[in-house]
Amino acid sequence: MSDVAARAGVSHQTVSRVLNGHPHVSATTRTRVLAAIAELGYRRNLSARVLATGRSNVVGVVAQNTTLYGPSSMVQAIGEAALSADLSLTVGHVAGYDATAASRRIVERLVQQGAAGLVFIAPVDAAGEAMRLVPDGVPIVTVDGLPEWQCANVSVDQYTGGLLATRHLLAAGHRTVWHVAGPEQWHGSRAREDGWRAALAEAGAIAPPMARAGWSAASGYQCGRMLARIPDCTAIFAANDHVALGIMRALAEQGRRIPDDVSIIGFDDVPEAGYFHPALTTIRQEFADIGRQALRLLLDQLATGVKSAESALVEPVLISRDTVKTPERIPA
Amino acid sequence: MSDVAARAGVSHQTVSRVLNGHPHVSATTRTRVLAAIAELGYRRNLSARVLATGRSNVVGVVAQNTTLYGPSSMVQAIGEAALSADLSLTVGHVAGYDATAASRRIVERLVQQGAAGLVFIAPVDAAGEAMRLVPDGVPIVTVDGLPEWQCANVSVDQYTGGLLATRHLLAAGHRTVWHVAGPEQWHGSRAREDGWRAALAEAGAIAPPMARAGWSAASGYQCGRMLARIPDCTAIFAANDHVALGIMRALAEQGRRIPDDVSIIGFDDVPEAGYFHPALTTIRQEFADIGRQALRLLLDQLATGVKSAESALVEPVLISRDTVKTPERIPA
DNA sequence: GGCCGGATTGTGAACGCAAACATGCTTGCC
DNA sequence: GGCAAGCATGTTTGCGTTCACAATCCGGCC
Repeated sequence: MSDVAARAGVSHQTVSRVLNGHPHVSATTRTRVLAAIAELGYRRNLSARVLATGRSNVVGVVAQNTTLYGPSSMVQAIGEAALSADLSLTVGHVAGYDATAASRRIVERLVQQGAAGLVFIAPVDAAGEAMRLVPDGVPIVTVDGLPEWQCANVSVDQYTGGLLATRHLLAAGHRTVWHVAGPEQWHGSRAREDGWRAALAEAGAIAPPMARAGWSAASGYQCGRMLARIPDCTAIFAANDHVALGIMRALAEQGRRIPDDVSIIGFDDVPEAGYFHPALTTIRQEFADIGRQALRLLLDQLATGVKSAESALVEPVLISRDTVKTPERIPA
Repeated sequence: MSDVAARAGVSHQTVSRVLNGHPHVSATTRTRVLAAIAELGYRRNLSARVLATGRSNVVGVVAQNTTLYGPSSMVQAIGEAALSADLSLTVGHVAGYDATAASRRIVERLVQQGAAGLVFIAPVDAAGEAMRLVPDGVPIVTVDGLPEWQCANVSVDQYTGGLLATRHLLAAGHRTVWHVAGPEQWHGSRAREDGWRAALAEAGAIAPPMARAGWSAASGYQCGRMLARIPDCTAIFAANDHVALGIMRALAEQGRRIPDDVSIIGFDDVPEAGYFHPALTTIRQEFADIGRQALRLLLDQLATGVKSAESALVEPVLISRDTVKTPERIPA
């Protein structure tokens, strides 16, 4: 920086002012400085800046398994939102939240690097523990966190999603709906299950036993092989689209036709869901919304300096395709 | 840090030594310092450290579309490899490499933050331009980059992948193989196409006209609707698994049975590919390998301080399932 | 004509850390 | 017994930036 200053014939402070867009710099000086910067190929040292100011406009994201469609979409959404808010993003990948040592390292890193705030993609219980490693001064927003964490949070309304899915199947004429849930450590799984139960209850339907899968097609297939042998099972609400795919395969192997014999509905609306065989009816989550909301909550905290626990809900929407019998529209 | 020093009754330098694991610190002093650190909840300021040392063990990753399975798996793989090499990772998400302003911002950020090295997930031509924004001193490794960039690179051997896929279909008795390629900006698309052509040539088969899709099931479906109407088309090599899914759907709608009427093979082996209907034969890429190799190349450069152009190839493997007729094993 | 205020620039210090050098102390060896 | 060699620790300096303050210059006003 002093090189630039010397070259432009000004003091280092003036260079700093130009760099930061301070008002009281004459036009001629500014152009001289900018020219010197260009000639020398100078780029300022962000570490020194952070050190001197004590703040940064870097947002840290802690994410667990970014190969899954949900988490990766969220990270992408947050990234895009951050870009338009002129914040930059650094993503820390945690192998699994249970591996506390690893997540501690990631969080420490992010904090030590001077992240202004953190977004936790925290869809599992263990994430609560990792969150506690964050020092008090740093604002946090969780995505898919729990209310009892007392933290600003944005979630998809998974409960309503479960409700929508189950009602849709009931409206198609099924007497009850079977549910293959996701891993119980995930908050979303539990909320969808609650929605499912609530929809059954309001229709006076009896809740059949619940199966539990991971998020993979493979685990869906395992569950599906059991369900396919149960003649009463004619309507299935699957944990997500890939689980639904696995179930569909198991049903097909058992000779049960979709949707004639069995109706099935997924969750997520992955891009390829409409091309499954048959095309999967599912519940879509609006990930772009999540990104925007999460960043808005974070910026609020940064601006006010107050740690809020405000939360936002993103509404899922039903995407009706071909895996549910008699696609009568459910009343809005 | 001086607080800790005062508390432990030593100088700040001794605290620094403990923190960095320097040899000449007595055991008693060390424990006293560590106790003081714990009591005060002290965490060192990484910016100051980077400023003072001039180096950091942070590697930056520049990635484009991390919602796609390929890129997201690579980032994950690199992340895991970095964790075990005790490096930390910050991922910069570029919306698209063409948006030069955006990618310039990301790269600048990463460099200014003091990244010791950069990994470019650079599967498209436009990435070459973004790479040129990186100052000379910073080592780079590309993933799926081009040889003419003169840069250390690790790629999946897409050419061999195309070769394997096409040979497999020919070995199943098909007279020729049709190819639905990915976007032409992607290097992988072109390499797979080359492999396809080479395999056809070595078998004396005539190359039919080539269709071009994106990476999505939707675009595969569009291509599939045309291919399904061509009676001669009995074997298809698809750009990736999702494209294959779209094609399969179009074929099914047209009443063409898989694999009886048409054989099809995908690329990637996404986790759910085995649960498509029917289960998809495909070419798997070993992403974990990519992560390890990329990091090894980067560490080499960091250690030697020399910008190398060494490159590594990761071999794909054929995963045989149910979408190719007469699953005779091809000779190894 | 002198004084005030705003615009523009410069000066010194501080941010938190590690590196280089300096110091006192212990050990081992002839 | 004395000297060299190492160990354990302290002191000083500088990394590149911003901040608080000071300084200069200019025009306008009483």
